[in-house]
Amino acid sequence: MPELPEVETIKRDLQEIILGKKITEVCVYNPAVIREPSPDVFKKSLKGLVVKNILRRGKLLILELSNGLSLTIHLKMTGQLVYPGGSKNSRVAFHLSGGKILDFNDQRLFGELRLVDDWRKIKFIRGLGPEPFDLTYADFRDMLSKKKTKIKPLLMDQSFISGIGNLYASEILFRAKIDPRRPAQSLTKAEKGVLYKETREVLSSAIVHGGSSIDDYVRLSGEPGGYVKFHRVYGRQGKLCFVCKGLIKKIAQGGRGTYFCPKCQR
DNA sequence: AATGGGACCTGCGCGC
DNA sequence: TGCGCGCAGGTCCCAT
Repeated sequence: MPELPEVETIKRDLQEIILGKKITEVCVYNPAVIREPSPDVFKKSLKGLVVKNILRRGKLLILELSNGLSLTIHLKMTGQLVYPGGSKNSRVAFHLSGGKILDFNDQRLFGELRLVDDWRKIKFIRGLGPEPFDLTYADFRDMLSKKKTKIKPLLMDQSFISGIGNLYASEILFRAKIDPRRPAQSLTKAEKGVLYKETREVLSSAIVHGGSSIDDYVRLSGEPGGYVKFHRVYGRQGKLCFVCKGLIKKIAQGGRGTYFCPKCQR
C-alpha cells in the first residue's frame, strides 16, 4: 500500500483541487523525505512555481511545474497527501495560492520527494515495466511465457508490470482462480486470459471506489477509499472463503504475506 | 535468471 | 501494567 489504484485516486483528486495553483511556500519539517536536491534547494526552487500537470507512472506521482521541473512523490507505505492540511505531524507542508496547505505526511519516513529536471530520466522510472492498462493481451501472454518465477511475486515486480503491490496481487489471483505459487510459464492460455482480464478489472474497480484504505492510505480529502469491502482474501487468513466456504490461507512469498484460497485457486 | 535476505522506519498487537 | 519482540510492505542492494 498504496498501489496503483490508490496513487491514481490521489492523482485524480489532485487534478481537481491543486492543478493551476502556485506553491507559495514550502516548510520542511523532516528533511529525510527529500531525496534530491538538498532540502534547502528543494524548498527554495519550488517557491513560486505553478502546478501545470499531474501524472502517475506505476506508484509514482509526478507534478509537472511551470518552469519545466517536476516534483515526484513516492508514498511508499505510509505516505499521505492531504488537502487542506496544516497538521502538526506533517513532514513537508506545501503552501498553495488561495492560502491552504497541502500536507505530505509519512509516519515511517520511507516516502521520497524529488525535484528533478526530467522525471523520465530518474532511475526508478527507467526500471518500470509497462502500465497494466497500456499492456496488450498478446504482450502480457508472451511476457508470462518467458518467466519461471512464481506468479504472485512476478505481478509485484515493478520491472515486469508497474503499479501492482502486495494487496492487489493477492486479490487479482483470487479472482483469476490461480494459485500464487504457480510458475508464470505454467499458466495455460485460458488462465493467462483470465489473469489479464482480472488484472484490469480489479485495478479499475479499485480506482472507481477510490482505493483501499488499509493502514494509512487516505484520499486527498482525508477520507478513506471504499474498495476494502470488495476484498476477498487480503488480510482474511483463517476466515471463510466467500466462494467455497473453505479457509483462506496466508503464506510467505519473498518475505511478503500472500493470501489465497487453496481450494478455489489452482 | 531466480531467489533470499537485509536495510530503511515506526506504530501496533501480541505474549509473557 | 509494562515491556520487548515481531510484523507490516515498496524499493534498493547484496549474496548465492
